[in-house]
Amino acid sequence: MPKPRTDLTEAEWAIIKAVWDAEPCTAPDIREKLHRQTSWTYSTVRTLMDRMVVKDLLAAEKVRNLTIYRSAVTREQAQRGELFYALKHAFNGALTPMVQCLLDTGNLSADELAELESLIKAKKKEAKKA
Amino acid sequence: MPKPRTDLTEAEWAIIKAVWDAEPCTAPDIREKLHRQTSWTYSTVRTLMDRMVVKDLLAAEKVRNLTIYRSAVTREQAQRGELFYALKHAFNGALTPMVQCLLDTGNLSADELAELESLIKAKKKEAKKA
DNA sequence: CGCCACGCTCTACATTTGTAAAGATTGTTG
DNA sequence: CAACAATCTTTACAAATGTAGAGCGTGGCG
Repeated sequence: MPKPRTDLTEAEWAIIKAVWDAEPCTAPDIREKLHRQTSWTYSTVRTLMDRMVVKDLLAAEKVRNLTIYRSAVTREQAQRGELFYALKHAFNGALTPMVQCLLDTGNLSADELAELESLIKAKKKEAKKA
Repeated sequence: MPKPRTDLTEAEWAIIKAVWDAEPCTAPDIREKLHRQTSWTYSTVRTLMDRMVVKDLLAAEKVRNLTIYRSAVTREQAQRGELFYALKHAFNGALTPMVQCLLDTGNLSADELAELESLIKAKKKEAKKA
């Protein structure tokens, strides 16, 4: 297990999502993809990406005069990191209250509720087997 | 609705949890309560708390020579803020994958699963009624 | 061959966050 | 009143984050 030591800022989320969608990619690619939402300059995007390389969120490789970036954490790792941050700090690690809060605040449709229910059923079955 | 514009750092979580437990309270009180976990100095605690007042996370009131602090957001608001941060950024607002991730990663006991299931059942009933 | 577009490197600067020391106040107690 | 202890105020400073400009190289086009 490496370090799922993940906890991204808003800017970092924007970047890494774009990278997941486009990797391998260059900084200009990402600038382009985010252009609608952020209108960041090349410099900004580049700085953010380079800092993310230092943090091992992205990996960079030089090819000739180009710098090619790839993600260094999977979407799942990053998601878990964020979720656990919330779980740990806001809910002291207690899962049930967290789900409770989700249910109370999100306006879930009946369909969604049903979906969640079957997720749990599936999980139960799985647990039994193991 | 005020501004549930909440997104706390680790340090801020530590402080506000202590405040929820002790309010109304003073900075030395909080320093004391956190003493085990953090060994922050009075100055540190005080600075953090004052900054949180500026952000409307805490409220301060001067009584004589003392400064009395209270929380300005409820635990529920803060929890929701954190949860929504994760939901929005990590899961693009999609609830089901978020719960999925929770189920996949947390090692839930059979009891916990059952509890979640009944939470959902309750929610369904409630939705039907409304 | 000279120029241009594109991407690169370096540097900069304001704001926020983490952490704290130094010194001013003041209520209390001998 | 003098000394103390508990608080407060002010100031500081380093690291992280957000945002970007200025100038450099180079490969391709006219």
